[in-house]
Amino acid sequence: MSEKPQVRRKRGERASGSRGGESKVITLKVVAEHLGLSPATVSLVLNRSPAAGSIPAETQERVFAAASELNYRPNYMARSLRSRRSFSVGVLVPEISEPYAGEVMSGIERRLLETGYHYLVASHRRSNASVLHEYLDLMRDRAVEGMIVVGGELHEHPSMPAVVVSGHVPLEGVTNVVIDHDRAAAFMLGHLRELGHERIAFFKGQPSSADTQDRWRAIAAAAGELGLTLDPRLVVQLSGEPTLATFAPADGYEEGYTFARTLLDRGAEFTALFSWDDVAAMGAIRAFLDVGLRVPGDVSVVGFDDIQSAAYYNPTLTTVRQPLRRMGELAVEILLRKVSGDGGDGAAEAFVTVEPELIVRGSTGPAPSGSR
Amino acid sequence: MSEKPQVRRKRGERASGSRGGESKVITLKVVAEHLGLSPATVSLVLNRSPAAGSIPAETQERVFAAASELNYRPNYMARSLRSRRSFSVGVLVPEISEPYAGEVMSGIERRLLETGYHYLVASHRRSNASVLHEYLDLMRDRAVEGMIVVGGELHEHPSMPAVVVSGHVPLEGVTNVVIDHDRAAAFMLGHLRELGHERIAFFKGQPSSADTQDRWRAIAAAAGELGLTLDPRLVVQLSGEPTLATFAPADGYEEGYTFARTLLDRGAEFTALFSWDDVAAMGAIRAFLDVGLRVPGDVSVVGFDDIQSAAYYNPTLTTVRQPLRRMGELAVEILLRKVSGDGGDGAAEAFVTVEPELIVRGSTGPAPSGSR
DNA sequence: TGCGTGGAGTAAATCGACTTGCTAAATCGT
DNA sequence: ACGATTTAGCAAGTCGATTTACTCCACGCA
Repeated sequence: MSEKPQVRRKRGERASGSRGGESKVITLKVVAEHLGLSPATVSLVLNRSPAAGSIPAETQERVFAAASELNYRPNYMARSLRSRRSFSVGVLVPEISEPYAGEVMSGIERRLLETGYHYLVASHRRSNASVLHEYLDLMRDRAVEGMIVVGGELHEHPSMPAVVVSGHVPLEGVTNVVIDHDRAAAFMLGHLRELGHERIAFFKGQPSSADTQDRWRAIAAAAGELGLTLDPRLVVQLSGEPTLATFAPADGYEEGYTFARTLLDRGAEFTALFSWDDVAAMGAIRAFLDVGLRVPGDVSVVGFDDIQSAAYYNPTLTTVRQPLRRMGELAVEILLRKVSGDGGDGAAEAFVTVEPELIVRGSTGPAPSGSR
Repeated sequence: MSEKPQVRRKRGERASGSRGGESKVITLKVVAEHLGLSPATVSLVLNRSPAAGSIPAETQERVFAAASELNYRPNYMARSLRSRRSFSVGVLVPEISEPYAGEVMSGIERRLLETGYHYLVASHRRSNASVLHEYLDLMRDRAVEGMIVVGGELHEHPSMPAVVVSGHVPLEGVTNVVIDHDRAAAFMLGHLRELGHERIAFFKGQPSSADTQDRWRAIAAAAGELGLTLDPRLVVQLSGEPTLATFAPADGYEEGYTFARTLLDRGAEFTALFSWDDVAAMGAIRAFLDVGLRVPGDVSVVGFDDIQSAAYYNPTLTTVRQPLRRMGELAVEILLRKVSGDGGDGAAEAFVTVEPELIVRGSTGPAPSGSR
């Protein structure tokens, strides 16, 4: 934390905008001349550099006073060019408008800004690995000090520190923040099992989503444990591609809707759906309701994530909560430790696991006794 | 557009990561030495500077080939320091995790990235004007070339080009992208009126939301036009502040929920609610359902924005569509014209208006004949 | 007297790319 | 054949801050 940008703005007065005087740009040199000191001295003092130890307190105060009075603001580019620090990181999310990404970014933002960092964002739209790495290059060209990749997978050692949220590939220098999928699957299948559900349908994640494989493995394992069989006819894989010829970005709700219809069309019976995420779950519920099924009367639906709207949907959505904001914060904390070379406390681990939570709400109920 | 960063990355090969050779950093000078030319010449050529006119095509090709071969990537800081261009803009949204912000940013991102720009984001959380201007300063310190402020209001002339989405204060150099609230209000009240609703409740926006005043004015006008009276007991103003002692950011769903209860508690009859936005509408519907009211059987509810989930909610949400993505794109287009000094086509206007659209779905129906 | 030591700063070299104003050689015009 | 262009390219200064390696002076003290 000793590394945040040094000269903080002082409140109350702003730039040259407030008063009319269209003064010149205030550079270090201007401040120095104003004080009759050299730029070097002023820089040393303002940065509280250890080398400023020999400068008397009185002089230091004069420097601070002048900087404040002239409203000196260090030139970001110059400072960064010299010191090779940009105080910014890059964030790659699947799609900025998705609730999932929004909540993770909310956590990221909070932690970053309070540390004096800023961030650049781009949506990778679940593209293939090469596009993802292209974005990485773009960000590196922008001199970011590190990357947070959300919901995508790195396949090549990145040229800077990186944290992957929901990533599963161990790469040197990369930490993955992951949820404990075994517990998540056990929670949810246990819950459905208790309610008497035997025939459970599944939405598998997009092939390019980093969580997909691990979650599916965990589901299969938990199902085995519980003596449930997975019927391939009851498993559909979301594509992540726009399903309609719209120019809108891939719409998770619509995908849920469409694939729920697919599921129904296949004709295999099921009494519950374990969706890939809350968004697809809502789309699916909409589809079930549209064909006259009751939720949870005829079909129970469970989501994943617990996005904000899950508690307000109708029916309220039973789901596995991922601490998304926390995961964002965690990603930042780990990344900044990597960046500052402070190896301690998770900064070097390949995986950091967070715990899911079972949130039982209104979209799950006892399995219907009749057939479906 | 002639101003986008010049040397584009070439695909197929990436940095030094692919092959083992941990080569030095490739600077202009290195490329120049490699070619036996001076850095000046290489710079001229790579930037397609007009001054490079005298350099023979053959040499130019050698330069490009070498840059590509060595995978030269210009140092962003150095370039920006010298040319005083950062190719980045700042974006200030109410809260990055809200669907409204997400959709606007999605439009912003698309347009910006395709132009070679990047952006920094921060959430102003509907704070007061001084906090907002503080964020502006922060971004300016980061050398952004312009600002897009979403759902907040500038009260002081910013020190750089700016576009305000849903802003209503005319300021020199600032363009506001606004929706035609008169049409929006007329659409929606007309729709409710046709369905026989006379007693309509309203959620007013947060006092700090830029749209609040204008929308309310339009609603009052449209109501007058239609011979509807606005009962103050049926108007509640959202606060934008966290309503519970949680550490979570302000939650619009919860606000809608809470204030719907407030409305019910007041005891004044109403058959329809015109919500401030879709999120609050969903919260309100949840509240109505929780106390046993049917939507739209007992109460019709209309939202505003048409966020993605509106079509998948249950009931599907009748709403006034704001072209949020388009507004984001528009904001970028205007801002970049301002930045490039090209005054044409809206870049200098104080207001640019977009049209709302009435989306009738399942949450509105005929007013009940009995009383409520 | 002469040497060392600490105090108070400073000069100047970066960081890497851009850009203005040249120069040296080749070619042209008459 | 000789000045006038054109061609091809370079040197060096900038952008603004950081940082290392000094300098200069006063004082202590042996």
